[in-house]
Amino acid sequence: MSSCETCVVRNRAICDGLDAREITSLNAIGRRRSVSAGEPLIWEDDDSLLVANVIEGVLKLTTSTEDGREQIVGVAYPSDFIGRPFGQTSKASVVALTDARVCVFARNDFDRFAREHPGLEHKLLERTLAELDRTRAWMMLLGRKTAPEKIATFLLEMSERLSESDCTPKFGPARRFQLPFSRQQVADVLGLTIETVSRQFTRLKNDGVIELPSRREVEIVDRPALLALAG
Amino acid sequence: MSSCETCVVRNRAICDGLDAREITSLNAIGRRRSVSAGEPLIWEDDDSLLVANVIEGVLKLTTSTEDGREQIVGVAYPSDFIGRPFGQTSKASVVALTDARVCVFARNDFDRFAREHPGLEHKLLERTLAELDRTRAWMMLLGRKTAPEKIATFLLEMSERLSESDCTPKFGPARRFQLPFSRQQVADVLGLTIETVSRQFTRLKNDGVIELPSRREVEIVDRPALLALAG
DNA sequence: CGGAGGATTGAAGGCTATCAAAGTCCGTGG
DNA sequence: CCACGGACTTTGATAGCCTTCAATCCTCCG
Repeated sequence: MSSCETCVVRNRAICDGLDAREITSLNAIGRRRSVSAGEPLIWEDDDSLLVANVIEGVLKLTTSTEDGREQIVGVAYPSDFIGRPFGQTSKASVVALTDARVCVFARNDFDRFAREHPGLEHKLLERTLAELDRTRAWMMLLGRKTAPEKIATFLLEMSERLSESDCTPKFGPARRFQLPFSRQQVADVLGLTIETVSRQFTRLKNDGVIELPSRREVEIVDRPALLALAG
Repeated sequence: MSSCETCVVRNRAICDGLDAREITSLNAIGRRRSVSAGEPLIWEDDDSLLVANVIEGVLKLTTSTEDGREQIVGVAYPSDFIGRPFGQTSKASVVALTDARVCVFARNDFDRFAREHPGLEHKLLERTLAELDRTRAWMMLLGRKTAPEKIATFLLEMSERLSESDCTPKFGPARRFQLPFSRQQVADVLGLTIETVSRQFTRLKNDGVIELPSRREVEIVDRPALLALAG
């Protein structure tokens, strides 16, 4: 039931490449867990005793200042790896944005297993390097882009990530999709305020670049225009 | 001469843990290279056919928009690893901030060597995870902190990183240090303009929090005040 | 129908960018 | 030794983008 063999992310997550016997022993130390939208998986500053693979759903990774300002520093989609193996504890909270299912491991168990399975460590390394690239691209956005550019870049990235994460064969970026973020959360991703996000959305709508069928839905009407705006 | 045995970062870089025979074969595929201040090591959008270990000096990792805005997305100190192994090419330029010495590898050679040496891949993984943590903390700074907070955070980070990178036994953060950045480069790290950086520096000086003996030197007079300002 | 949370819209203000000019440092050459 | 030139930095004035504060409006559910 909760076995890796039936796992939908089996050949996309870091478990890809493990043989049957290895999968069995990995299965032994992990367990499935459901997280409902809004529910935390890991608290900031807790000892991060968990690591996990995302099976289904979207989760946010956030850091906060003492006075309550929040910044979303990462978003985890199906097959993504969550948590901080190997000794250090990272100062980030993980909260589900949608109902989600994850495959969790005690960090110690995972560390030990990983060290014994270089193939898995290699997958994790590739994934971490890719995440670092994405994060650095996001630094450029946060440090140097204007609000309209941020919003355009965000919408384009969403349309790509969300079409990857469902299992349909890739038809390229999605034209229409459901945002896993509230307006406030979009603001927390982009380093803006909720009001600015809202204004930019309506401006794009009025300019005929996007449609907003409902609060959480976006349809990209004029992709070239978005690309031009993205800077 | 150019051998790993005499390398000053030998037991801090990812090569740590390799035995004599492994070091010999790693030595065979790498070579030392000097880079003078201002000289590029890797260009944005080139195929990044190199990876490298920093032996001495400080280098910046940057991305730019088409219209010339620049953001520094990472800073590499001695023993840090530079470049993007495993297939992908990352869109970042690497330029030396000070005269530097690095140990470079053709990416293909390095990839092959790494896959055959899980211990080295593990070191690289730990390093990459740590860098991702640091980068995420920096996203918070870029997205949510004010100019005074950015400057204070920056100075504190500098005083820590620069005291680590020299080989003196750790006496904690440096009270006085030499900035490897020009004012413009500080601005590119923090997502500010050069004028704002300059104004914040003089404000801190006038408030008695720091001294500025010369353009590139900083002395932290009132560390608690800086910590309070860092947010 | 009515309430609550989220989203939108509006008005005003502040922080940082932009534009512009003066000042400083440092190497070069007279 | 000093004058000169150029790059970098500092300082000042102004403008503009985004935030802040506030009110209204949806939309979903009880």
